[in-house]
Amino acid sequence: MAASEEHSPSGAGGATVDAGLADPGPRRRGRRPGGADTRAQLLAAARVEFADRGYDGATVRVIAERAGVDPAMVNHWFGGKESLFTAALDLPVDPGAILADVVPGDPEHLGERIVARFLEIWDTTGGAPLAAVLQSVAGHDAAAGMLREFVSRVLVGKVVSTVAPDRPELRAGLCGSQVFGLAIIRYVLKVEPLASADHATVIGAVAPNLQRYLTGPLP
Amino acid sequence: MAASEEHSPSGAGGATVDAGLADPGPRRRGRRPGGADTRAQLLAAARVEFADRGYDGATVRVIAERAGVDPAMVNHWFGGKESLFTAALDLPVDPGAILADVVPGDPEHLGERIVARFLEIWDTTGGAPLAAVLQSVAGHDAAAGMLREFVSRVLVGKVVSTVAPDRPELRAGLCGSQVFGLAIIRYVLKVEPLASADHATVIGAVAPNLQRYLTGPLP
DNA sequence: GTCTATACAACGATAGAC
DNA sequence: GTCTATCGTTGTATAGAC
Repeated sequence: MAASEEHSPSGAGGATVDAGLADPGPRRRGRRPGGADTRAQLLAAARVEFADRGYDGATVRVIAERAGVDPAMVNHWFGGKESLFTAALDLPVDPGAILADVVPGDPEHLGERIVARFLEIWDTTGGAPLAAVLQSVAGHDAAAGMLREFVSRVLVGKVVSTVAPDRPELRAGLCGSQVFGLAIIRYVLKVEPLASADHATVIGAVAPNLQRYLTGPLP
Repeated sequence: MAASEEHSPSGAGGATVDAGLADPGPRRRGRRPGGADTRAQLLAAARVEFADRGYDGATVRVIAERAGVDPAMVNHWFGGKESLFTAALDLPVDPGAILADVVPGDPEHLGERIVARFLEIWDTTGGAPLAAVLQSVAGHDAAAGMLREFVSRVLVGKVVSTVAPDRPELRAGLCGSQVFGLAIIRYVLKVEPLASADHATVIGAVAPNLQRYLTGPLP
């Protein structure tokens, strides 16, 4: 599958290159002369395209053209379109990969696995990346749109539709609200005692509610 | 119903208050000459003090002194220290007043009332104020601290401790996470179909989980 | 020499036109 | 139903860096 390839740390160091517009010069084969940061140019181009046309509207070919490189570079650097999308989101972690890793197993305990895994990740990275995500979401409208599409796409596609056939989109939004809210309260606002509670306590408290959103009854 | 009594003097019962801390400044009695926006100055002073010393550490007297007005102005303009605190948070609504209004009644349906009331408020104000709150929380550390204290104080004091004696602080944080997360997903990110779902659907989906946080079993 | 970034070509799938 | 265009993806050869 198009999961993590070797060269793609999804967090992706900032780079924050300006809009990568391609030099339409003659592209030779082989390695280009030094200096051309293909990865960053792809990221910049992807942010423009994804924000402009959405996930389905944007195409790998156009993104690559905008970056001035071959479409195959998307696969080489990111492993596929979806990973490029999550990388363009600049999230502290790649929730798509996490979920793909955590979904297999007993569907009736998926809530526990999700909460446990996110706690592991967040406890190591700390709240700073989360705060950065929040700020960009609240500030830029494009970032909000991309994150919205991410929730609708990755959550629905990877998790909810596999365990609950009815109203997967609604369940995905509800799950997102609980996970997102937990992240804010525990890591950004640091409300006690939830901020310092051990994993077992948080899992025991939150997982049943998440499980109800996943497989429980809905009105 | 709302916050509290309008102009109730804070130290009402005990007359003969301290004459010891007389401000040596030459403040005249009666209405000051125009131009001085007492309310705004109190708000600014309150933000500094609350952010600096927390809710308990900050005193009305020091806030008033910093604003250059009499402490009685806090009662006159805001109705008390707590209302000044929530006003200084600059939240789009006053959750303290909302909760105080919604808590009385059957504790087993408190979750429904909370969700219903917040939906009413947010649907009229829209997502812009919420995004502003998010941005300030993610950006400034002082804002995060104030909001944290608000969640710990108002939620615990007004809601959870009245319906659930055991571990009220933990329950308050959990409730806050769900309500906060719902606000972000529905009004800031606008994830469909949750963003457009009618109130009955949202209440039916979220209220049971909130109710479990309020009165249900916890690990 | 090795290693890796790159370009080119082609494949299976899918959606729409006819 | 067939044909075509386009999509995402993959295999492979090549060019430069080391």
